[in-house]
Amino acid sequence: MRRSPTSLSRVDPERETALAGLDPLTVTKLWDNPCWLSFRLNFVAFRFNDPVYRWIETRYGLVRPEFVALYAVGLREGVAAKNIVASSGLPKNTLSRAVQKLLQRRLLRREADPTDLRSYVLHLTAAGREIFDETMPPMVKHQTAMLAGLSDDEQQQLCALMDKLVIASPDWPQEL
Amino acid sequence: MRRSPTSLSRVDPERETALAGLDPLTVTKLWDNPCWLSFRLNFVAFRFNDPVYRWIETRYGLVRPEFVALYAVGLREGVAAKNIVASSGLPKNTLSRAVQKLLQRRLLRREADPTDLRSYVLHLTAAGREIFDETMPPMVKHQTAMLAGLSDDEQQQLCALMDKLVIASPDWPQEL
DNA sequence: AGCGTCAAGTTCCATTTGGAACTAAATCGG
DNA sequence: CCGATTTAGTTCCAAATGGAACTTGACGCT
Repeated sequence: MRRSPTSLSRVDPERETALAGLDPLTVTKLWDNPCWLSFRLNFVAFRFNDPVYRWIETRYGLVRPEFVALYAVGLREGVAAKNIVASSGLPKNTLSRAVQKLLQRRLLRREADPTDLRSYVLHLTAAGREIFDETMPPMVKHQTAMLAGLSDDEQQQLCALMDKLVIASPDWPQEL
Repeated sequence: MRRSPTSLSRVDPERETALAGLDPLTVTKLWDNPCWLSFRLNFVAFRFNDPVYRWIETRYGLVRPEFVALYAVGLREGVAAKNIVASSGLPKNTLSRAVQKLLQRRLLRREADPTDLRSYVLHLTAAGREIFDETMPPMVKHQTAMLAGLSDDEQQQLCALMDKLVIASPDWPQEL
């Protein structure tokens, strides 16, 4: 109940070096923590998100919810704000503001959804598409760098395992 | 460059059902997104964090940074605020406030660090330990539920792969 | 059709957040 | 061992956040 499954594996030299470079509490959270899954997920996700969002903000002046919205529309033209809310976990007023800002900056364009007059269909403008196209390669590059320590085979495995988790997710409890 | 590695695998019935239960944009982000890793990590992490923090807040009146601090001290007595900052990515003033609140509520106790007079060594009080001990089992239970879709073998694999990622993390770029 | 409930998006406002400046202590360099 | 730089933690305050109420439209149900 105390340690994570890998904490008992042989102590190899690589791990020793890694441990030395990390804060002792981080080491505890990663390898001596019953909730190893959540902490490792958060840790790796943070190491992806943090540089990306800092770069996007300084380079394009887009704060996190704004970029979330832009990226979402870039991936799937014609989504509505409600979809971005559902897929991001951000509150809907935060996203409403983000969309307003993007409309003001002419990075997004929206039109009434003829099938539901409460809703709007969102599209990237040429300027928005330009940012999307520019930001994607560095993000993919960063992802590649993060995965570089894994063999191709292991990368496939990780992808498949995360896939399986995600597919199982509708069965997980929403409340604790 | 457009799709994630698993997006092309055979479409099995389980996936079909999962896709039906998710917002279409979420499906795109998960399976038709060059940055599949980050989105899946964030997605799974969110599905862990969100119920946990909501429960902790309603049950114990502890907001997220407060519980982060309490949990950290519970895992490793005698840490300092700087360690919690380094291991959580939260800004240090937010953590300073969280610690103040926990001191006020007598869930944490602190004493000057004799080796560094700027720093304080943190400990759980009996009341703090009680919360830590009460919250751990439901969190582990939730983790178990989330992993239930994976075989024991697959759980080991996932643990090992995340382990490998974390160990490689010092080599990742801090800036994009 | 008419009424009650629900949903999309916005607005309001109290609370939280986090960058930057600050204090006090440690550490480094000569 | 003295000044210059760094670090732990706190304080200040402008800005972001997010719950709740609101507006307008959709969707039951009878």
